[in-house]
Amino acid sequence: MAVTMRDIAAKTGVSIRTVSRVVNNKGEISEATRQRVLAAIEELGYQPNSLARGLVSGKTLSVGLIIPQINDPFFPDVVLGIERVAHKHQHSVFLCNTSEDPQLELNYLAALASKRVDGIILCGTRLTTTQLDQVVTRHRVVILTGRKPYNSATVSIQAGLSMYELTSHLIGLGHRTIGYISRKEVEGDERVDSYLWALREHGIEADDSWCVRVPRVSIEAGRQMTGQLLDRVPEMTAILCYDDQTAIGAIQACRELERRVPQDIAIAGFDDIPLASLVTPALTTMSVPRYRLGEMLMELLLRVMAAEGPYEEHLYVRPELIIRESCGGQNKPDLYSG
Amino acid sequence: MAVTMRDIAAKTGVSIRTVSRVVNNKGEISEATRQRVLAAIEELGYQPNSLARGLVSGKTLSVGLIIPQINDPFFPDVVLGIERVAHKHQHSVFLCNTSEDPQLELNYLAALASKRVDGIILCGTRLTTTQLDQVVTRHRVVILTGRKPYNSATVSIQAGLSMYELTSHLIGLGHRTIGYISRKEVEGDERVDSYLWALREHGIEADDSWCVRVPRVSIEAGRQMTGQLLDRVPEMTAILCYDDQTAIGAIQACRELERRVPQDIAIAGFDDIPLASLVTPALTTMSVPRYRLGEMLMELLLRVMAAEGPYEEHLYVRPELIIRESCGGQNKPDLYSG
DNA sequence: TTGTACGCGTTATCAT
DNA sequence: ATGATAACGCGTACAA
Repeated sequence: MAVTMRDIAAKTGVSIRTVSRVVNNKGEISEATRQRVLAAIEELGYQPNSLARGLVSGKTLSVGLIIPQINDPFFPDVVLGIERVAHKHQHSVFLCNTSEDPQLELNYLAALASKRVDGIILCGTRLTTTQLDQVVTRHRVVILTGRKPYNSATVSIQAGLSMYELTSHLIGLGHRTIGYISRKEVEGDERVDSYLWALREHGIEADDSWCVRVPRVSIEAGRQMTGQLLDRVPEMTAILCYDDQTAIGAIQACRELERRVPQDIAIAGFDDIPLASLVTPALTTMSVPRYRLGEMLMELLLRVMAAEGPYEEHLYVRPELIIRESCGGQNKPDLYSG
Repeated sequence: MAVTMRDIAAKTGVSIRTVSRVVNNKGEISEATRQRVLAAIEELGYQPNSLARGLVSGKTLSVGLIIPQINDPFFPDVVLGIERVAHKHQHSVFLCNTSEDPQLELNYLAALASKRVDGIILCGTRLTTTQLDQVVTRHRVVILTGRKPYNSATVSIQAGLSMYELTSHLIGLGHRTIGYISRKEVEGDERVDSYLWALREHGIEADDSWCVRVPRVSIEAGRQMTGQLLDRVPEMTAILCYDDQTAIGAIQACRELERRVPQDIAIAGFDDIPLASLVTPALTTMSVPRYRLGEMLMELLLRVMAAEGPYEEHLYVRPELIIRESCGGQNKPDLYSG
C-alpha cells in the first residue's frame, strides 16, 4: 500500500491533523514541525490520496470530455485547448470517445457520474433534445452544439451564418446550381436551412436532389456522395461540404470523373483543418478557431462548476471565410471580374 | 449530495450490506429483495461512488495516458486504440498532454499517482533514463519507446530497422548524397545510427553536414531545415525526414527553391499519417499501424496491472515501406530499370 | 439469506 | 499551535 498521512504522522510524532495542515498549507503551524513533516513527506514519498480527498470534500478536480471521434482532425486541437486550461487549473481530463454512438454516450455519462467528476464537456452529442435536457439537469455540463437547452451552458459554432456566407460567396462567383453534402442531424439542421435561404435570397430554387446527407462524414463518404450528386445533377458547378474531409473526398471524386477543380466545379469545405491548406487544390473553407474553442469550453465549464445553482451562458465562435483555390475567386480578378 | 447506498437501504428496509450485494451481483440474495432493491436504485437514480469504491478496493478502474502532443497527427489514432480497449474493459482514461516538456511529464506522473490510477501509458517520453527507471519502479506502466528499462513493459516501433530499409530504398534508386532531418533525442538515436549504417554498408561515407536535428518537429521546422540542408549541400538528391510532417515541410521548401520532387530531389517521410497520401506529391513513407499500436499498449497495460509483481514484456511493431510519389520508384520501371 | 461493524485516507469540527 | 474524533460511501470479515 502507498504511504499515508498516518505513516508520516507516526514517523514525525505529530498528529494526522497536523500533517494535513502542512500538506494543505492551511492553519497555523510552527515552522519547526512544519519542516519536520515536510522532510518526512519527502523521505517517504508521500502522495496525497485524491480518492479520499474527493470523498470527503466532494470535489475531485477531474472533468469528463465526451467527443465523437478523437481522430477526426477537427478535435485534437479542441481537446488540446481543453486539456491545457484544465491542467492550468489543476484539473484532470477523462477522455471519452463515443464513436458517434448515443448509447455509448449515455454509458460514458453514467461512468463519469460514478467517478464523481466535477463537470463534463459534451461535444457533438447525438442525444435527443429530451435526453439532453436530462443531462443538463443531472450534471454540471458544457455543451458544444447548435441546440441550447434551458439553464444550460453552451458554446456554438455559428454554422448557419457561415453556410449563408459560404453559399453567398459561391453565388457571387457566378454559380447557380450548388449542391450540398450534409450530415444527418439528430434534430433540425441550421446549415441546410441557411444554405437554402441563401439560394432563395438570390432567386435560386434548390431542387431536393441538390442536397444529400450522410450519417457519418469521411473522405470516402465525400467521394461517394459527390459521385451520386454529379450523376443525378450533371450540370452542377459547385458543391458545399459538411467539413473539409468531405470536401477532400469530393475533390478526389472530381479527379476521377475528370472534372477540374475549380475550373469545372467548385468545392468548398468547412473547419479549416490543417489538411485544408495542404491538399491540391487548397480548400476554400470556413476557418474555426479550434484551440480557442477548446479553451472557451473549459473556461466556461470552470464557471459552471464554480456557480452555486444552475448556470446559463451561451457563447459563440464565428468562423472566418478562407478563400484558397478550390472554388477559384482568389487573387485572380481576371477570371472572375464579371 | 448524491444518493448513497444508505438511502436506498433505508427506502427498502434492508441493510446496506444487502444493497451492496445487489449492486455488485455478489453473494446469494432472495429474488424478492433483489427486485425491491433494484427498483429503489432505479427510482432514486443511485450511482455507485467510484471514489469510495476505489478507496476500499485499491482499484480505480482508471488509467493515465501521457502523450507529447495530441494534435500531432500521429497520436489521435493511437489514443483511439487505447481508449477503445480501455473502455471495453471498464477502464477510464486520463489524458495528459505534456507538450514535450519533461517537467510537465513529471507533474502529470505525480498527479496520476495521486489519483491512484491503476496504470499509466507513457508515450514519447522526454525523461532521462535514470528518471525513467524510477518511473518503472514507482508505477505500473507501459512505455512506448525505443529504450527498455529493466523489469519494464514496452512497445517499440522498429524505427532503426525502418530507417535502414528506407535509406537502402533510396540508395537503390540511385541516390548517393542523402540528407536526414532528425529530432534531438534524449539519449541515443537508433534512426540516425541505422541511416549511417545503411549508407556505410553501400560504401557511402556521410558527411556531418548531411544530418540536422531539430528539438521539435513540425512542418515549419521541416521547411527551414531543408533550406539549410540544400544551402550547405546543394548536390543533395534525397532527404529523409523524421516524420511525415517534416517531409511535408521539406516538400514546401523544395517548391520554393524550385527543385522538383521527386525529379530533382527525393523526400521521404515516416509514420504514414492520413495526410501522407493526400499531399502532392504523395509521400513515400514508413507506415506505422497506429490504431493497432494503441490497442497493443492498452492490452499490455492490462497485463501489467493484472500481474502480481514486476512484469516484463517487450513488444514491437514493424513499420511497412509505402512507396508513393515523393521519391519516385513507383510503378515506373521505365525510369528506374537500371 | 441477511445484518453489524470496521477500515480505506482525508478533511473538518471541535476542544485543548 | 496542535490533537482527538467524526464523517465521506463503500467493501468485507464475521455473526446471526
